[in-house]
Amino acid sequence: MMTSVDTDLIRVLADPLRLQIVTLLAKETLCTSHLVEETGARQTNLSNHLRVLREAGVVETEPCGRFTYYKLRPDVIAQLAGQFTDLAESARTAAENKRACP
Amino acid sequence: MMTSVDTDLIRVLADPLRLQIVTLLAKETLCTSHLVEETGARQTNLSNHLRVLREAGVVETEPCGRFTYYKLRPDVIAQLAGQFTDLAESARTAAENKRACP
DNA sequence: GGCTGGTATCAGTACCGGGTGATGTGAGAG
DNA sequence: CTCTCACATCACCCGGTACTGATACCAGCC
Repeated sequence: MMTSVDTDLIRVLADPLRLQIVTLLAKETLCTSHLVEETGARQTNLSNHLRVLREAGVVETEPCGRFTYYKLRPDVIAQLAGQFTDLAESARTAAENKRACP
Repeated sequence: MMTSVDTDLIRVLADPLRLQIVTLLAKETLCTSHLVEETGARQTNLSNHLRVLREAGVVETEPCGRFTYYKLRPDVIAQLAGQFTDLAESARTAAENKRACP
């Protein structure tokens, strides 16, 4: 059982705006201008966050003329979910393992 | 289907040291001095992080004389895992929902 | 060709949050 | 009671990072 969670991936998702982007992309594939009007954030700000998500492998881009569509990669999220599931399972079984006071 | 992930909870877990603490507590219940020697961090630093984890409801304390045992709450982690599972599932089914270019 | 609109990159700033040292508190041991 | 130890709290510094404005890039339209 691997009870190690990818720290970098969580840190990428720990930002409110990035998590909002991910949540929106989980419902449909969108391009930057859509995300601008959905989130209300500036275009530059969004582009920076999208770069972080892209470099972390959370999203992938698909150019469409002048537009750039962003799509969420479900397997990355699923892998993270699995890591947390393992962690919860480990915690549940090892709840009574109490190391003696030194 | 609720595809909203608790931002505050992720931000709590997004710190490397806190995630290390959680991973250690997933294997056995420990007190602060154990965590000090396991992580190599200062006691003050650990105490600060443990406070954050406590206030977020991730861990619960159990006083034992002069010692304080920290136990991980599996349901909180499991709930987070479920949220990510839902998110991944939503992304998988809605992969082809592409909003038209404006 | 020039122009416009969509997006990415760069440099600067401001702020949040993690690390640390000093100090407080409370329970046992003597 | 006093002293020690385990732990918590407070105040402070400092570095990373999110946000911004200016600018560069690229594709399509005229």
